[in-house]
Amino acid sequence: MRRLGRSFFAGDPAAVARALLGTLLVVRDGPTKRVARVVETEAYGGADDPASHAFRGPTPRCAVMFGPPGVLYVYKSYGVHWCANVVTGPRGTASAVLVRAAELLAPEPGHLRGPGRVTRALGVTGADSGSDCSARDARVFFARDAVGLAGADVEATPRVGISRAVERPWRFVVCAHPALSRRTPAST
DNA sequence: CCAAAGATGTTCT
DNA sequence: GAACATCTTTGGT
Repeated sequence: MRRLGRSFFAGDPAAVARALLGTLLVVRDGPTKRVARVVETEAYGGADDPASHAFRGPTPRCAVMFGPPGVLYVYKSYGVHWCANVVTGPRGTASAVLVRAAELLAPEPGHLRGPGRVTRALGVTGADSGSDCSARDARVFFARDAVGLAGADVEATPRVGISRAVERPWRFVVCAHPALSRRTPAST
């Protein structure tokens, strides 16, 4: 199992979102470790993406998105749910990848269907926003193992839960995975 | 099983 | 004051 370094996150958000599928999201919590395999992600841009928090420039909330890649951006959605992103692209440009769904491996198996459930099960909160996933002592980090996608297919679909730039295929899923937050409509 | 709507409070205009 | 990168419950089929 090898941890992902900063260079992994330096590309454009769609490429990173695609590459994150099958990786492990790990949270160290003292002696215990929580691990989940990422099965659904979404890419968000900056000034070019009307659906992004960063579309209208930096604000106190989304300023992290303009910083260096590999840093967590955690925000509260609808006043209730924490949503975990990792910043992508070079410093100065805004972009990030949202982890929408994952398969929980430890401390016990489960399906984390939706971004709010991912953060709740792993214990990620706003306190983690701004922390560097690629740092040696990171509490939250990504890692690669031998299983990865296990040969599964990947599909790009429109993003979920947004009202602008709806048509961009910037949501990436592991096909037919039971932990997906939504079923993909059959296209015949 | 699927669709609709309420809860909830932070963020930005 | 309106919008919101969501989740749960309720009610209908």
